Amino acid sequence: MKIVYAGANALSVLPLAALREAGFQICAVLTQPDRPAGRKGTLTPCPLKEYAAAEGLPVLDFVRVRDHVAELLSVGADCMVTCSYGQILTQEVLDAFPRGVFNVHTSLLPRWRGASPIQHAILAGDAETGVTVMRTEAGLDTGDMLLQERIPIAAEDTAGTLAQKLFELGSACIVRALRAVEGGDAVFTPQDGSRATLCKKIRKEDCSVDFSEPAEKICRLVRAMNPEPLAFTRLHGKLVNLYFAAPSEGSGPCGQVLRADKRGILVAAGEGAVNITQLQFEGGKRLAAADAVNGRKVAVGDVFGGEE
RNA sequence: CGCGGGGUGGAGCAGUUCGGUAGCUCGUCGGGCUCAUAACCCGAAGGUCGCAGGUUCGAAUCCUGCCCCCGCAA
Repeated sequence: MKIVYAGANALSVLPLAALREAGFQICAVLTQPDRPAGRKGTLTPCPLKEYAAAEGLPVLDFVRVRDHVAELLSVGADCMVTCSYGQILTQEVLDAFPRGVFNVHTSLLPRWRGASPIQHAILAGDAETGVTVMRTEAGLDTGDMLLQERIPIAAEDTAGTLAQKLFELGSACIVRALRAVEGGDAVFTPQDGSRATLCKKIRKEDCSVDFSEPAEKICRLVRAMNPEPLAFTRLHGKLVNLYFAAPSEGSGPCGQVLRADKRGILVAAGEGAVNITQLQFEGGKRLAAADAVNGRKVAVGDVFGGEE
């Protein structure tokens, strides 16, 4: 079975590599065009494109796939697999593949349809999440499901660690799913739309920490936004990104530092307290809490939050 | 030329405005106290102050050029 693989980010390389290893023929890699990145705005290819180029796979990087259906057809693929591709596929695009288009989605659909399922699973405090392989329809993650695998969300999981696990799981899933499709014994299960939840793309302003909220909730925000785009707050008018924080005991005015030593920076929350162990000040490097305390960037009595 | 912060012993920082002995909190090493300790006390080692040039009697500090790191925005 000849496949077009569509993706973009570093983790989307994993399922592609797994498919190749399993013997599937990849006749093209569809990905996003190079974008300006970094402070200098250097035009940068996405990780999947770099992988494809290094492996000698043909690359298609259309600004809008829907405008290039003819080129897709000319590839002569049987099906397409998408994984964090990032473009909405029109019916015309879907129809370009006789065996259909399949998507690897990192949630237990119909829960967390949309752009940021991993982050939302952590934010909501879900005990488990997983991977769903589904047939892609014109709707947003609404297609019939072919396969679903679940994994627990650990207390220390961040979006980063969880994404790694999910994409590894997804790699195994897509191989199994396509073998079933190939063998003609794939079973498709419709999603229960009434149980669907939707998540939008995360914006930086969604990551602002409100210390009047319970410590548990704040720590979920920190975990969900690590490694990107990072939960943040302010201290002495400066922006501070939070990398790691765990719920702890303690009480005091919301946002006030109750203790600051090598164990961490303990900040009072609405319920309980948040023990920050790794953070980064605007313009500075990522610091362990102990280092921030040594440099006297933070002291007991300081108040996080505040305005610019 | 998108906006901004920064580079000082192993770590995090102060010192730069206004040139004049390399400082703080840790860590490390040695010693002490203690039933014991991640706690406390005493002592020691450790720095081309990002790089290159310039000004000066004298530069971490002032001038010029360059390199590197980071936050925001894309």
